[in-house]
Amino acid sequence: MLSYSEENHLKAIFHLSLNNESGVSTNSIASKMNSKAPSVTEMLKKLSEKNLVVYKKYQGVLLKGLGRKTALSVIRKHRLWEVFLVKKLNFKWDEVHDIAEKLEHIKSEKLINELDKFLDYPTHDPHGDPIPNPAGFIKYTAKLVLSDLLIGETGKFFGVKDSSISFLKYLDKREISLGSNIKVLHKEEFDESIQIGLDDTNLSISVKSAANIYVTKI
Amino acid sequence: MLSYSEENHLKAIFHLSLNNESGVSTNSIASKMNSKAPSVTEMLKKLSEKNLVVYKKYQGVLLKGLGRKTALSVIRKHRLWEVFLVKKLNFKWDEVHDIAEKLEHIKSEKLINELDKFLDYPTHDPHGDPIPNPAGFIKYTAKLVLSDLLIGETGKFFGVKDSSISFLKYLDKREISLGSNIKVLHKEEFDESIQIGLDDTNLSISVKSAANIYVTKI
DNA sequence: TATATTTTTTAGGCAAGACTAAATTAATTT
DNA sequence: AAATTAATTTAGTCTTGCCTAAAAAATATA
Repeated sequence: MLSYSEENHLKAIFHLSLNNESGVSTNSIASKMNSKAPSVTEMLKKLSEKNLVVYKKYQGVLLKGLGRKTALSVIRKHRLWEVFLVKKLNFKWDEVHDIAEKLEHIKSEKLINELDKFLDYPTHDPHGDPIPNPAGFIKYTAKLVLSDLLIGETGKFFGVKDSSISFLKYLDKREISLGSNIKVLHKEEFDESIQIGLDDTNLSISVKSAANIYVTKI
Repeated sequence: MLSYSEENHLKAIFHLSLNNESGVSTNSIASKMNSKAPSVTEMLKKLSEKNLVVYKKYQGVLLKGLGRKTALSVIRKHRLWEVFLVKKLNFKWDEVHDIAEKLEHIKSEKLINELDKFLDYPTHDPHGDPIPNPAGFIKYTAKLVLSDLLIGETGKFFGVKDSSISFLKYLDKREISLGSNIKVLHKEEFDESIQIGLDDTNLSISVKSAANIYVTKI
């Protein structure tokens, strides 16, 4: 049974290795985990002894077999809990992360699979990230953003690219929320701003914002 | 912010002090927590320094102010999560305890109050124990058991007195589950066994079992 | 009431997980 | 290629929470 800290390190390595084919550096892990390099080194030794990662001194680290599977299981739990918090308990996007960080470490196959069923097998979390299946398979789909839509098309809003607090608040203020159907009404040539229809209100947003909003075409 | 271990000790003291007006003994805490006396002594010193308990060497311990409030908050969370697991995620009674032991330590006012709302403000957990309100007030109601009912009366099953695994399994086998409406059909004079009607089946149970089943009269 | 037993506390140790400071290795610059 | 800088690891320390063994206090018993 792995500790919270071990699971968190595996998760951090997973996320960092998406942009980093070769090997994840000690410092990058430390910075992602708000800890210091020596703590990471020590943990890498331990994870390596447990056969969860490939680690050679001074050469970075990569997940292997069970390490990768564990990371994906933790990510699956994290994202399912986020869906639960937003869909069932009225949380906003910018409120769920810290709580999901705790919930993701509760170890029960049944718990997470029943939660999955209860939520009707969601494919993406509130930030638009894909939820790994029970076997640890994760489906990366090419994401369509609002600015990709043509005039007259409608998209269902299912996530954001840049999930900074400021952008989430931007969306909240405009009442653009997960599941909203957004219709592209017009694209301004001059400043590339986009007129959209949302329920019964119309508003104008910048291309920059539109490029941050993931949608599925309807 | 209290640690899991601190919270667990407060909870144990709370439960033990219900039968024990004077002061809760070190050994009884150790035995409830599956730990050893020296670990408890050490923790009592710490809790005492934090002003959560009244502790005098060799004289047992009692909760005070914030200590009691914290214990009740943890118990509230534990019981609400148990309701969630049983009502929403199809768990059986004998499966929820260990998971709730983890969930009860997640600290978020909003989380627990939204969960409470989501579950429609339950008053009792699946074992029939009362759920403290957000202020830490707990309502101990005199509990009615199945054997208290008269012939012809019907009760809604809301909990058990002895929540041993064996009794929970006994109930499961007979498909007597939370929320079942149980009608008392007949009481045998000879062995005091009770005939009950459950949905469309009738069966006979002993007084001992009937005295373990909490009901609300309908 | 003196002795034996039980309970509790003290003393000292251990593992996990974090840290700082110093040493070592790798990478970059001149 | 040597020197400087940056990254990483090692060494040693600290806290939390647990433990065993021994000492001390409280309780029970003869």
